[in-house]
Amino acid sequence: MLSIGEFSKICGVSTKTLRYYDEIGLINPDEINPENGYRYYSIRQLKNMLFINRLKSYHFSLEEIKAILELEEDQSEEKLCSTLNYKRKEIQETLNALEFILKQMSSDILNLEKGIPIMSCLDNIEVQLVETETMNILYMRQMISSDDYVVGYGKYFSRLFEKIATEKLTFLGTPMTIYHSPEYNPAGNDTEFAIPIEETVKGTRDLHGGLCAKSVLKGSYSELPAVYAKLMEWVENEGYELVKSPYEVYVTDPNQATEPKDIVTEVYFPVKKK
Amino acid sequence: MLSIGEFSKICGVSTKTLRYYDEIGLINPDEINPENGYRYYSIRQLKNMLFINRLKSYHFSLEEIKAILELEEDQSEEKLCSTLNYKRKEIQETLNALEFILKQMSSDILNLEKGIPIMSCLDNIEVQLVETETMNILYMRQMISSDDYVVGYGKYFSRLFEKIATEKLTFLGTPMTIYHSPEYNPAGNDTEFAIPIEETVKGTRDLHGGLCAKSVLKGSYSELPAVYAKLMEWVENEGYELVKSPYEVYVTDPNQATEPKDIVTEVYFPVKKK
DNA sequence: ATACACCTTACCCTAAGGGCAAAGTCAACT
DNA sequence: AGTTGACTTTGCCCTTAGGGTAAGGTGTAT
Repeated sequence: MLSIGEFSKICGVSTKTLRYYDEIGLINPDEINPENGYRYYSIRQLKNMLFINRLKSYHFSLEEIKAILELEEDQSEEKLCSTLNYKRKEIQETLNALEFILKQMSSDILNLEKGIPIMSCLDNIEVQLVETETMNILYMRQMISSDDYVVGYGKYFSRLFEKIATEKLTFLGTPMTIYHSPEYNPAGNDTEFAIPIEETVKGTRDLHGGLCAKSVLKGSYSELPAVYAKLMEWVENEGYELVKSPYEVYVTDPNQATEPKDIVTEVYFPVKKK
Repeated sequence: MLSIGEFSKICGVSTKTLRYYDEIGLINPDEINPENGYRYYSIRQLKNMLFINRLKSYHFSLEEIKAILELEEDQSEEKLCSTLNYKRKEIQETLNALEFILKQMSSDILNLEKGIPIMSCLDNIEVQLVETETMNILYMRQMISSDDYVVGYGKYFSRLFEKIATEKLTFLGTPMTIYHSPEYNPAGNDTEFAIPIEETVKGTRDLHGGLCAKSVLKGSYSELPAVYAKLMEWVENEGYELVKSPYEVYVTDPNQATEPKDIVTEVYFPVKKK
């Protein structure tokens, strides 16, 4: 049996951590002296602790690790395999995200060295005033979090397209989303997925036309906030005000685009003169 | 002026976050109605907020971002550039670390599919009982955290080598570290860097020989905990006990190794029969 | 017997907000 | 003018994975 200090030294885990793991039931010492409460770990538990550290290095949370340890025995292998595979996919995604931001950082640094400030990209966004016409749209309105946006895009638009197909409707434009939430909430925003169609059926409504400030984004959706900011700036500077929910029209299918540049998105801010 | 909800919607930042940023002074609303405390943000602040989000996406902490925003104006560009470069290096390192764990995960998954449990690598570690001889070592003893270990290795051993060179001493072996801490502490462990030399001068001492359990690791230092666990297991099973601080001998220079396999490390556990 | 190394629990702290509640305020609609 | 509902305010507790420190109990070597 090893005292907590000995066990700590061999495993490379602090005694504080070991006490915490005992508290949350991740790894309980094999023996506790009932008189003084001293913890004693068995040699067998060294392997266990190393396994926990391995899983921790794979970015599993302690809760996930506990779940893995508890499914031990009967079908543990299979379950562990699929869990590992899933986590590997997640890590691959964070890795891709890191590569993306590395590219963006490098581009920002290059610009800075040329004396171009980082947020100057805002100045290159063009805004125009347009008059839109009233459209009949087939819609679905949902609370959806920005994290699930990519999934939602696929899910809700494919449902709408399915309806169009089964009911033999005629679509008159590309998919769009209307943002109704009065403020941004990471947990979920009141989002309307819509496609303009010809027929007036159940599940359609009028999207009223009118004066709009409009901007066209050719690039990744991650640049949308900049477009929104630019539009808002324009609206204020020109003496207008936002009167209804802004909306985006997805002119191209992002799944078909090979380069970010090929993604075309129109952003509309319905406005009126102040 | 925009209310907090409007500002939130345009920027894609929750009102809760905006209030928090106000509290910590990261971005304060341009105007606060003194009667009711309502926050109002200017259009100008949109760009600011987007900049903050950009820096956040680069994994800067809010504290770091605040520092960046405060150095604004005079030499901001230069400072920002170097800060970004430093952060880029950090991100590159996390990316490399992720690639490493992806490889390890894949290997673990492959093994699992073959029915080989993940921690079975422990079983392949061999332990032998040896009798070491007393050595005269030139040493430096330091509290050093495991994070700084790579740096420490370079720093302290190069100091020892420097001393050997300037005082024209004769070294009799490769570098080694002796771990004196009774337990593992991430903040710092009592670590002795040493090199065996022939001459007895100031700064040398005897490392007493004796019975040792010994294991040789050919691979990355990240596998050391497994070696420690195996050694401990062996020591207990064979009826020995650890009587002094364990130590590692770095047979090869890790900077010269191209592959992890080329790194050879001997681990010694001084023991005696119970 | 004493010193000191080791162990225990208990309490507070971290970063970046999320969730919820109670209460105040604003704008729009009767 | 009054009411409703939408919007805002502050305040408090919660999250992960432990770190730091204190006060007090215990083990072992000298």
